[in-house]
Amino acid sequence: MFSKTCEYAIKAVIYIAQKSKDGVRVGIKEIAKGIDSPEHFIAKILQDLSKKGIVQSMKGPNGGFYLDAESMNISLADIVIKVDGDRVFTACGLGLRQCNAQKPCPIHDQYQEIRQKTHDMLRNAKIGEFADKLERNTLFLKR
Amino acid sequence: MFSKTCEYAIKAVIYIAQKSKDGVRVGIKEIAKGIDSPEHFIAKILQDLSKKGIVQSMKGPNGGFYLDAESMNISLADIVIKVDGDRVFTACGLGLRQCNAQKPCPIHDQYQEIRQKTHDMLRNAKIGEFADKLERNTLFLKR
DNA sequence: ATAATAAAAGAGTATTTTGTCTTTTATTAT
DNA sequence: ATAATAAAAGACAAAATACTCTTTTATTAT
Repeated sequence: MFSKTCEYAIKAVIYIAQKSKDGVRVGIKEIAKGIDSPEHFIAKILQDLSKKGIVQSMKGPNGGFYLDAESMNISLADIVIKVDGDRVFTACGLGLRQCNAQKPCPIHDQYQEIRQKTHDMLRNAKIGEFADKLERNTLFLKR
Repeated sequence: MFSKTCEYAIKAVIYIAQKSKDGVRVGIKEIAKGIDSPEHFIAKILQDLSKKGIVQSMKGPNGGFYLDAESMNISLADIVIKVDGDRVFTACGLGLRQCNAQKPCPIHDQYQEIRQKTHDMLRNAKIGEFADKLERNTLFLKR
């Protein structure tokens, strides 16, 4: 479904969101442990997300990653698009470059529905809502 | 969604199915052209599908790939499982090894539904039905 | 000012997936 | 029997993805 990069990205942003609600910035090492990802790899990913404005960061002591009010309202769809592009929401299930109602691939209609559902799910999933659930231990980011 | 290998596999089997209904065996070159895939790559894939009983083949002049009556009734789900495994139907959307109602990832519930829909779609999609549609030009395997 | 901290940047390695090329084996028609 | 045909097999190459390591830069507390 998603690339590993994107999986880590989603988990990291949710993890950071929870910490941000507590008002603290969080370092790479803690994030890596918190979401069970390779440390240097998630560092690279977060650098990228930071450039793209999905997360915020600050260097130096007491520095680390955090989310501002605006970032708290982004959806998982926003993250997916920044990392993997819109492929998941638009691409043909069998890899045809042109696949539409006029020239459909064998699974065109049904897969379109699945893509739609996927898109809806990710658009409606806002980062903020997960932070609470994570704190309450009703959702998990590793294992 | 699927690996390239799996995309080619699905397309090739449908292509062969259509030819088999016409009672002819079909060679690698024609298949590669018919589904717009690298010739040697689809050859490998079909060797594998042949071993696994999804397609049948015969060497020599007038040889080529074909589907027997039994193979005509397999579903796309059967092909996907033989090629990509059951990952698409079972794996966690965020790559957690253990993800269930007790310890759910952030998108557990919604993604489970999507997986279910995907599984249903592929289980109900029998090879035979596509052969007709392909002949009638109401579905396409390339471009 | 200086040392400590932590992200940013850059270069590199490993693994997996995708695709290519060559040789061998089986089958058929002559 | 022989030549032609076509899949099977094996080794290889390229590209993409996943991951690692080292150096630099910005910030803060002392």
